[in-house]
Amino acid sequence: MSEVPCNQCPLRRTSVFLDGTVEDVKFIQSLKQRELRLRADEILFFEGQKDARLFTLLEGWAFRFKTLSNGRRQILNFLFPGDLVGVQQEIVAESDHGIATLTNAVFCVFQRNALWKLYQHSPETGFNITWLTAREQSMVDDGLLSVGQRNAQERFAALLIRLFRRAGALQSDNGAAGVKFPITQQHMADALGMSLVHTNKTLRKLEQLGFHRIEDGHLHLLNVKALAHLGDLFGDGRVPQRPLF
Amino acid sequence: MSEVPCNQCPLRRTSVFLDGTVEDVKFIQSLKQRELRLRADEILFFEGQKDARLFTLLEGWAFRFKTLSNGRRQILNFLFPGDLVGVQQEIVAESDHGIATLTNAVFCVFQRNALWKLYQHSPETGFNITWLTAREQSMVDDGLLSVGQRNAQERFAALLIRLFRRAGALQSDNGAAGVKFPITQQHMADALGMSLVHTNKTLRKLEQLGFHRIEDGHLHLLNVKALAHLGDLFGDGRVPQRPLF
DNA sequence: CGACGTGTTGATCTCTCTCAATTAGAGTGG
DNA sequence: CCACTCTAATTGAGAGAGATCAACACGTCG
Repeated sequence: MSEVPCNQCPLRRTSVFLDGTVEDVKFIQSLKQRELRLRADEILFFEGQKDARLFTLLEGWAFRFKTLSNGRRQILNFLFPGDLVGVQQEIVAESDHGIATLTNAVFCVFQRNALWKLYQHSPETGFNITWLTAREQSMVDDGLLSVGQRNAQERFAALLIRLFRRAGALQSDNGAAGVKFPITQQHMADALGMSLVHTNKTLRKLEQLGFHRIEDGHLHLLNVKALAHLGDLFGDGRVPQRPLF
Repeated sequence: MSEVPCNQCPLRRTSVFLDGTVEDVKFIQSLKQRELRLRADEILFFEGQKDARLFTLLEGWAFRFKTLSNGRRQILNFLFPGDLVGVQQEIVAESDHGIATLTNAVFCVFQRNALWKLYQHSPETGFNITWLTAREQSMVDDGLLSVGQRNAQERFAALLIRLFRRAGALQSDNGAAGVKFPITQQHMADALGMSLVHTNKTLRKLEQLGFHRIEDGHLHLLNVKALAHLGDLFGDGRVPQRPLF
């Protein structure tokens, strides 16, 4: 149960704080208040909660979500070790989304106003935080593209590949033997804006086509090329550059 | 055609850079390279473009979008005067979304690496940029909630209210006599992940119900309460606080 | 052993899409 | 001033992807 010193923080692996000096790390360490351990299916903070603060996810999987009053839930993005949690909350003082765990998880809890202190500490640190934020933004953008414009199969293709890549990046074998996959079909349904039943049927179909396999809590991609094609992850609809200035 | 000095920049009205000192503003001015004027329906930069830089939108409406190779387009968010454009691009060197105008628009073009220089200039500035970024994030989150979990009428209720509020905030009468609304049904369809035909029918229905009116390029909300209820914008599904620590 | 969570599958149902056609207004050229 | 064109809005009809409803299988756990 010993706490993780900041110089071993997974954040340092994901190219953020990567360039931090020893002194930087010491400073960050000084803002770290304690660790918070949650079990699977627990809530780190709710939507609308006012006292949420800044965290990093040290171990385990989690997700950001929003719900409607009729109970429907949208998963906004999945969170992996190294992800920063609660930047919005530190800024607006009230959260407009919640955070829940998928597995047992360890969060590093920063002291109040840590975000501001990090900015004050060095421009690099502030810039790195923005980097993480922009990355998160980009993933939500892609989620919106999926839910808005892709059909069921295409959504799964895009989701499976993204999750596989993110999870694989954290494993030493890079996912060669499959990646851990603690996500239920209900979670995928909530992330893709689909019903549970249709989620099941679509997933089944892709499995029959030999595109992937989910087994024993692990995800295997058996035909990445086909999945990438299905999810439109090559061309991406990008138009040739035409600089205007 | 004279250029706008930074101390009159609309960014200052939207509570960002609000607390900037005279010296801060001078510094920002020094990073401003020039202004770029586009007409309606032009592209500021494309998806995948590598040389995009940092802008602010000074005048007019615009939007962020992504497209699939089959041509389907998802509008990620609408942009209003004061919005920062291109933070992602400055960080990752390649854009994963495009920006297009809805009206004639004026962008303020910053010099290359402006973002980094802003961070270096002062922690406040960096923090303000993050504030804007978090706000943008929050809007995309909400868009994803809509497209994933709300039905057609609910999506429009949420969208119309959001656009009305944002546009109204920029008008002196706060939208009392309706707000300018340069958005076609196709744009709304692309923002909400719906077909053009169903967009038209749903909009028509809400108009018949007396909820709103779009006329002569202006949007009027005739029954904000009903719209807010329909869009679930009160309760928001927020669960009572339960601090875990 | 029964309760529960998760996955699976079949049978309807419906919301939304696609196809098709029409109207209205703005802009253009003769 | 009038055809011609183009874009945006509109409306009807049929089709379909995905939702909802209903069971059942299977493993875990108290």
